Amino acid sequence: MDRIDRKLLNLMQRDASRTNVDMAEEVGLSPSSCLRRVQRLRKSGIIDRTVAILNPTKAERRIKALITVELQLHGEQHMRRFLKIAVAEEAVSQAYAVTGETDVVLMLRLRDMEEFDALCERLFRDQTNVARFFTMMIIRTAKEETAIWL
Amino acid sequence: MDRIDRKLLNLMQRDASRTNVDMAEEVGLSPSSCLRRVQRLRKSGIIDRTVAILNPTKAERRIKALITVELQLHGEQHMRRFLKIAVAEEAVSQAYAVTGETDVVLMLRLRDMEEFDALCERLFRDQTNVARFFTMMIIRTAKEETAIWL
DNA sequence: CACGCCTTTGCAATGAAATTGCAAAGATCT
DNA sequence: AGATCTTTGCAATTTCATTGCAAAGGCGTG
Repeated sequence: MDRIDRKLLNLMQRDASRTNVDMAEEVGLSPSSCLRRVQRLRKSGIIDRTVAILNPTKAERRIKALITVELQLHGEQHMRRFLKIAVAEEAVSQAYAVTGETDVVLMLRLRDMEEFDALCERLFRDQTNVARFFTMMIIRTAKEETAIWL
Repeated sequence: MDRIDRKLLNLMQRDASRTNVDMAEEVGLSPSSCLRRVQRLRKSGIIDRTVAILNPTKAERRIKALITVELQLHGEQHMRRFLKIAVAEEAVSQAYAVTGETDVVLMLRLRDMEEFDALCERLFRDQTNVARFFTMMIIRTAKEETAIWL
């Protein structure tokens, strides 16, 4: 993991659709050597995967919301049970167990408020062990970065 | 935007490293026809970009934290000023303006607590117009999904 | 229903890129 | 300095992306 590897990782985090030949030139290596580095980075697991990012405006699911959840019972098994339910929801794009007053934070991507209503119904019934939850509708997305710059 | 387009988008959101020939077979089209669809999806902007996702465990920046921020002054220009400062920080991976008690929510990716300390120093000085902020360290990431399934 | 118009498809040919063997160069450790 | 392991570049091969073109499909109109 040297300077060239980091350069490659940054390049690919910015744009993974570039050809190997193209990237090889940019980092100053021959295509074959460059390819072998990328393959090594993939196999080692540093590169987890490469994915297409859709423009959420042009897709459905324009509405984003954050929910903080306080559980009633705080044991590990209760936490796990709630997370399992939340994770299974397609509208839940991120789910975290956190420290503080709040126990769980969820990031939602919603088509409309009906979907939100239905989701709350499923997530926050009595059986789901939720004491309270607070919803924050996202007004503006100022930054949403998938990359970890090296 | 038909059934095949949606299929392609889902495929590419799962794994954008597959060859066109490979995907063409999966969706039941000839390579040329499949390629033209993908190109159209790119040009139309539905596919925003394709990126490599790193394994955060193997990268630096293992620590994640959420911060909710309450501003002192709530005008549009004050909001904009704070977001501009937050967005410029490399440790800030997501930044949102939200409804509710809280005004801004930030997602952080940190190397260590020194970086957190330094970041708070920069973000929450008097001049940044922050009334209060609450930090939630992320204990467990149960879900982190880049895709919007169609 | 027939016709014309526009879009999408598949085929085939071409050009570009990915992939691999191999020898040389470089790095590391003793 | 010598032995060993790794990385590199070159060249050959295979695979893939790309494009022209004609056929097929879809759609609205007369």
